[in-house]
Amino acid sequence: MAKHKKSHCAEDLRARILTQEIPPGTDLDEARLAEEYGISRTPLREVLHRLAGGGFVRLEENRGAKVESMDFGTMRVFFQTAPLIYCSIARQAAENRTTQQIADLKNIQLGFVQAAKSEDAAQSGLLNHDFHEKIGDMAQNPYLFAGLKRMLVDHTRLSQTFFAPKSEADKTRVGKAIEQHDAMISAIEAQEPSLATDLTLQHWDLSRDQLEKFVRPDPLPIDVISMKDRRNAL
Amino acid sequence: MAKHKKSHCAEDLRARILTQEIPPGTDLDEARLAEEYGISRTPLREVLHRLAGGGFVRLEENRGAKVESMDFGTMRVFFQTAPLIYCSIARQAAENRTTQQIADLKNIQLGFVQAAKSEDAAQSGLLNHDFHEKIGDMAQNPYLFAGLKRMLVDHTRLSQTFFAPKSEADKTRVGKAIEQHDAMISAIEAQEPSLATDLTLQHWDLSRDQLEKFVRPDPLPIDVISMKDRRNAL
DNA sequence: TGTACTTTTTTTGTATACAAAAAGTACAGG
DNA sequence: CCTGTACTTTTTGTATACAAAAAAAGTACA
Repeated sequence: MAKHKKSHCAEDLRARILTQEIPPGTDLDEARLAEEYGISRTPLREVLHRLAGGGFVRLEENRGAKVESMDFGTMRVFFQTAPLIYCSIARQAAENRTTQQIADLKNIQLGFVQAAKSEDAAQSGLLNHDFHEKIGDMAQNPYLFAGLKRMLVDHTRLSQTFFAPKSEADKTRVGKAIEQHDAMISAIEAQEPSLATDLTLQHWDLSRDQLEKFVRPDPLPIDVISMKDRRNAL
Repeated sequence: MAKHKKSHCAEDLRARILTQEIPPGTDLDEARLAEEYGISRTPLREVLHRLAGGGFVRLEENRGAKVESMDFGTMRVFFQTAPLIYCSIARQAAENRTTQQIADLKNIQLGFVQAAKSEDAAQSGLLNHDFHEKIGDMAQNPYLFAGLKRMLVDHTRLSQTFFAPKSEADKTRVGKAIEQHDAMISAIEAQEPSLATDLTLQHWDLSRDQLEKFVRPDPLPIDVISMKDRRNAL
């Protein structure tokens, strides 16, 4: 029972960080969290150490744990490195996947589609995360997997807006992401590495465009007065 | 003081694992280690969690920490992935290094040369590790850095034989590794990414040849009797 | 001798109390 | 009103005691 509470605590904190319910940079108070999850500080601290190992939080001597922040420097590196890691992983996933893993992946995709359709942004993000982590698992490459997991921490947090569609165009994009996932599953199941990497690259392009649009949105109209005049004219 | 003992414990365990003084698969007894390092089990467990995060040990529920083992599957993946990670890191290190980091790197190399010359295998291995980890630090890429660190855990353990030269040819190889390090420092300092990757690839080739020779050594003579006859004939 | 079961011992996991460090606050002096 | 300093409060780090689980040892029986 106590074991249960501890792993629940770990999973819940992970989810809250990935969905940005706990935003980057937040100080985590041990006593408060321990009480919140009904465990004592000792196991809670171990959870924090585990989360630190996964790149979710940063531990600082005598001043506790902070949720890992995302500065512009890491953003740049993120866009630089993502294609390399995602594609390398996809290739090896196609080569090394087991049938059990394919079944797991399809299952995750099922949940993902459902969450996306009901526009549950948090759940969509988390299941999208699980989807890509599962592909990482398939690759059976602990070195790239370590990098992928770090990458997903940032990617999932960045793409929280992606799964909260506002326009029809947004919904189309989510639909496209779902289709791409399906295609990736097929390629990996059929053990076609080059197809898997191609599809992964396309999937990345979609995500990247969306992220860039968020980081650098359409500029506000410069000539405000003329805009106002035009509106009055209507 | 207590803080000191804890970080010493972490560093010492790390070193003992990397030098294979504690071999892969070893069970780590909390009570024994805690006493050995003069700290209580609580901080020792946190050290173990940190080591687990770095891929040094594996924690299993209710049965403590084991030193991470290296099976043939991961060996294969290691040889597959090393060029990609090392080269990507080297390129970005050449692009992003600071002068302070160059100074640190030269310092590490100084110690490395000294350890290698005095044929201190353990120290050579550890400083070689630090050398490559420092280059990883320079790359300022947390995603690749995570993978690199995992890779180095295995690489350092595998190459323990490398720095314990037995023949003259072995010593030549260590000398070559030293020269390659120097060349890599120059390339990174001069911010020449493509040169840095080239040199890194050469350095990897040297290491790989040595590792393969260890994994698949020269076969024993098949015709033992004729060998014996020949020796008697002398 | 081997095997299933019970008891004992060892080892890991958790809670709590206390020590140490950081953060916050009040106040004196310029 | 600002600034530095002593004091208080809060938060983190460590040791220890106890609970729970696993491993080991012993025991009965086929």
